[in-house]
Amino acid sequence: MTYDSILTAIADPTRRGIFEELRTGPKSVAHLAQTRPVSRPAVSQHLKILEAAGLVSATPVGAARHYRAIPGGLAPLRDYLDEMWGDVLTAFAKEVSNQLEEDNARTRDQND
Amino acid sequence: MTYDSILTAIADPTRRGIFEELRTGPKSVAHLAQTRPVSRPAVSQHLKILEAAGLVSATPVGAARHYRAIPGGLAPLRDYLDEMWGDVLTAFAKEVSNQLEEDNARTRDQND
DNA sequence: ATAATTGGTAAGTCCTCGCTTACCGTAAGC
DNA sequence: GCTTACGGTAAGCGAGGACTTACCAATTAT
Repeated sequence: MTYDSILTAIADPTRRGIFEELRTGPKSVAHLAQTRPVSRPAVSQHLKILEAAGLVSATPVGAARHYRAIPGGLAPLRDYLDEMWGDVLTAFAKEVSNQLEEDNARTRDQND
Repeated sequence: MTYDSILTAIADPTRRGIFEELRTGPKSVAHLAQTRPVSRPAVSQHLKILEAAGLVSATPVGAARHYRAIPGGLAPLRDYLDEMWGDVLTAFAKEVSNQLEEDNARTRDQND
């Protein structure tokens, strides 16, 4: 839900790998564990965290569960990045204009 | 530089807090440590990681060093998120169209 | 009904990493 | 000169987290 749970969820390489593999379509837990150098319980634990972060969801298919990536699950993190990006840019712009003003004042004083 | 170094850099709450405080303008290490419940060396270590990730840069001002957020430092992570987002959406769309086709085939069979 | 497959949970281990204190170099001020 | 403030590095400690094996519930197949 919140952007920092998403952040910690995809910061781990194994977990990010699982999420990336889920990006192409639904996969079972067993399949995800086979293509990865970790045990099946480890994958299960990672999926639990990814699900809590709102990045994946599961649909029961018989005894199996198919996990899929949720479209727009990354939205909160994206919004956070955009906000940060904007703030940094405006602060930078203000700093530059202040610097120019300072330089102008200095050259004015020199000419006086 | 790479998106996963950025990811691990801002995944830590303390480090993200420092980066967020730097977003409004340059600050000294001492100032960053004062407004935070950690020691000055801890802040120094965090700044080193943030700098290695290309998120902040330092300019010497006498004995002090002023750290600032780099505009566009988040770009690699943003690009990665955009790519993931797109892939998830296209996979989802394809899945939906496949589902519709299947349903059509089923109702066709019923009517025959 | 029994056996086999799928997957989540529990308990425990190991190692990474965030923090501390201590120390050293460097620049400004008395 | 000497002292004081700023900041980076080293060494060591402790908590958290990513794994493992063992176990259990549920569904499918023989």
